[in-house]
Amino acid sequence: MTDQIAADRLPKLDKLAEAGIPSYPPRVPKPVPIASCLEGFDDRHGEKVVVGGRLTQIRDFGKLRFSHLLDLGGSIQIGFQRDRLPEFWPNRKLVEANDQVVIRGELGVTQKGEPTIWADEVILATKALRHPPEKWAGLQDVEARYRMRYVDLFANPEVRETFVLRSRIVREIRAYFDGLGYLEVETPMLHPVSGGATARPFVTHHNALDMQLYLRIAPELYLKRLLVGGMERVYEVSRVFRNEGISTRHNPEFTMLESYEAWADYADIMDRVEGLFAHLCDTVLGGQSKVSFRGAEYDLRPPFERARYLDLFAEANPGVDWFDEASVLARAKELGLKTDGLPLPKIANDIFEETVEDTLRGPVFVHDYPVAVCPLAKQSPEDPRIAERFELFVAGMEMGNAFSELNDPQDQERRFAEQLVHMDEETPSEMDVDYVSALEFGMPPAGGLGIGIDRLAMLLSGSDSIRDVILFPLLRRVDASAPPAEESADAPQAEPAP
RNA sequence: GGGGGCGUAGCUCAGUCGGUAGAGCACCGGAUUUUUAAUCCGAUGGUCCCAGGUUCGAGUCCUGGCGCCCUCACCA
Repeated sequence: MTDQIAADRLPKLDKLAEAGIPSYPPRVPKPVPIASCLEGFDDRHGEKVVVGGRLTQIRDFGKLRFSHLLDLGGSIQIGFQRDRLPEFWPNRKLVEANDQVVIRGELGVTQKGEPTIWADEVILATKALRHPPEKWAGLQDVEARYRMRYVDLFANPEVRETFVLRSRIVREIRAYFDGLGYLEVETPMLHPVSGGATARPFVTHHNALDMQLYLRIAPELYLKRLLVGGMERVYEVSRVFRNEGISTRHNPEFTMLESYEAWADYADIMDRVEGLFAHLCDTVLGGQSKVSFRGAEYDLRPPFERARYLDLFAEANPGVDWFDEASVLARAKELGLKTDGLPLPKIANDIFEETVEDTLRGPVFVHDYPVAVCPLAKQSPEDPRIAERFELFVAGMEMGNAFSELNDPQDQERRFAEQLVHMDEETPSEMDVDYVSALEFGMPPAGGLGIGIDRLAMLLSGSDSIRDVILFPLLRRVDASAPPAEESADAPQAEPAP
């Protein structure tokens, strides 16, 4: 890991000062993107341009020097000639690989036809005190890549591309929902009552109000309050926090899209999801629809396959009745699943996850879940055991979750109470009575949706790990000055009050 | 939290049976007006993750710790 300034670079600062060249000038001429210089290059020889970026790969030939200049959108060869740069030439070695420079020059080609900017003026924009990573292999060390993402980004072009892609995904998600008349809103991240999902929350404390607060595990209950308030179509691109394990698919903070639409049901939301994926194919993927992920190819162009939860369950577990205790317990034992103290629906759903989820290549909508595993979804009018809920699976990963939103306040209160009976560290510790009150004012029938943006970005960029689509994934701190984990006066991690 | 793997120069990596710490790139000096992983000559560069232990001798073996990766569990 690079944790020392390259000793040979410090003396350069003095030499630059002696030469009257500022190492960190407050302003430099504004460059144009390198990509724009390369457009129609053949007809533009002799044109003067100003480009800027990081200098790489210097190649010296006595009175001639070549290098490349890298900016976000591209790179181009820079040619330095002694005769064109009489003032700069004696100081040329003070400007090195990794420095940020601005080049004023003329478009042209070399003898071998390489597009080149022949420099007329070289302006040091920022002196770099550290060496660049190895020019051929780049930065490979996984830990260093995550801890020093800023190096990873300029050293590894595919990393830049992935994060540009992620940005486009988020932009196009916004464009899609904006186009449907949705309002983008912001709801609290600090929740007095943790809810909207089953997950362990991060606990914190507000001093002035002397109040325990939770970082949100989902924005759901606030967004639905907005439906009560008459905001008929809302969405939020929301960072959520779950105090749980870290893996290639999990980061303690991650980004979810949640959307809610009045006068819609879960079937309408399926259309929305398909519409969204079609939009992403058209825009982000440039009309393509096939992505390759973890060694397999997936076609993201709708329509998507549909399968009923209980049909998939029956197929994978012949003779097992999801709703029958003896049958479920026997099957769970057979699969070696934990059953002690767990409510029956939880066990049955574990069987589903164990036997079905990994096999779902998709994209596929799994729909009509047993109501017992959907505390916020509306019951089916045809079958009271079933909730109007679906999840979207691709490559065995849950990508989205949606339902016809439960808006019966008394039913909601019963479901919350039911959850509290089987309380564990992941279920909400108390009932969100304010949410139930909100429903008592009347929430229009609505369909809601949650989509994991990080996993979507993994799929669209072909990234195996969630850390490859999160700029700064959570890592343990390594500095010696770290405070002990146990002591943190301002943030007691006590159990939630009853 | 369990299991497996890894940690050596700024970067990418070798290091055999326990016997003087290595290469390429980068960097520094020199040559070079057409390279683009430039080339050639020369030089510099080490807390072998940390702390103990075994040993005449440890990068190598043992114990403990730290960090990261994979995997299982939990979860989205």
